[in-house]
Amino acid sequence: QFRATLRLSHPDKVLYPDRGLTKRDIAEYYARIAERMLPHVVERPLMLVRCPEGRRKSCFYQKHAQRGLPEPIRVVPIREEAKTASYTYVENVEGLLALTQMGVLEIHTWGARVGDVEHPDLLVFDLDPDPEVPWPEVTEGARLVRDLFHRLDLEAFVKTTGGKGLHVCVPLRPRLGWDEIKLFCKTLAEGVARLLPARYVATMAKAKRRGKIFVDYLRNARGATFIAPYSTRARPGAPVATPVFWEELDAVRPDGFTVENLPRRLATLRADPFAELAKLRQNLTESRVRALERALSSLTR
DNA sequence: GCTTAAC
DNA sequence: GTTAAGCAACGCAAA
DNA sequence: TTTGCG
Ligand SMILES: [Mn+2]
Ligand SMILES: [Mn+2]
Repeated sequence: QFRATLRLSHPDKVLYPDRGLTKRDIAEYYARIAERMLPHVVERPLMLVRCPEGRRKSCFYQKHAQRGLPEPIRVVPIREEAKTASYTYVENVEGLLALTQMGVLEIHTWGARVGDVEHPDLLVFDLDPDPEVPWPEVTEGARLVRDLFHRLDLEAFVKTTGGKGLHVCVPLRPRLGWDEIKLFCKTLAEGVARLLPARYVATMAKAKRRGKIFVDYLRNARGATFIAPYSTRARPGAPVATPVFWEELDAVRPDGFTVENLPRRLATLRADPFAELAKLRQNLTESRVRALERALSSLTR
């Protein structure tokens, strides 16, 4: 089924007790979806959620490389506030399988590639609904963000997170730096919140979020990460983050696609919802940045 | 799951 | 030899 | 400066 180069220890260890899914099952899942997943993951610095004893036991976050990682997990030095640290990244299916061997159940990525870490090539607007927000309001929020990008002549894409929300994703040529990108995203998120303050908030503080959707623009800050398309989640039911077509958004649930049912979806789906995301070469030009202000004020009034 | 420090 | 701890002491914004 | 957050 997959490459013989991987040595998978304890293949029968159960990582998702509620579904009876084993380490081998997860490896087979990644081998199956690798071709779809890799374009969005390769060469991006990673942040990993590891659960070597299964998702119900103690899991931990890991953003720095450790000694003695399998060779398919590459290492790149990246400057931090206080020091320079080693970050991991992968470039092929062997890398995904090596992550599985290390007990990784969630793969989060930077919005930039290792060859140019100072210039993001992917924006993500993370819509985080408070538990009592009805799902149709979340999908409506995603379409509102897409509409704003359409007004700038930019294409946007959407994926489920495997949790409770959605990610609206916008590929860009890596031109602007993190400070400019973050300011743009903050402007957009705060604009949405000002447009419909009863429904959206742009501030992280939990208390301000009750009954609303947090438009989390801070995924677009240097060093921040977001769940990768097709990554498994360390949650009940083994959900996976899944790209969807805008047309099917109302028919899906944020945690509806799983390790067990995603291969069936892949086999029956006519096309790849993220095919264009990987190909498009869009620029966030100065005129588009200015156009955002105009689009927001025209909607507000 | 693997490294490193401590018994 | 065996056991135990660390692995988001990162970066940001709000209070 | 501390705390909360992802
Ligand atoms: Mn989210
Ligand atoms: Mn979030």
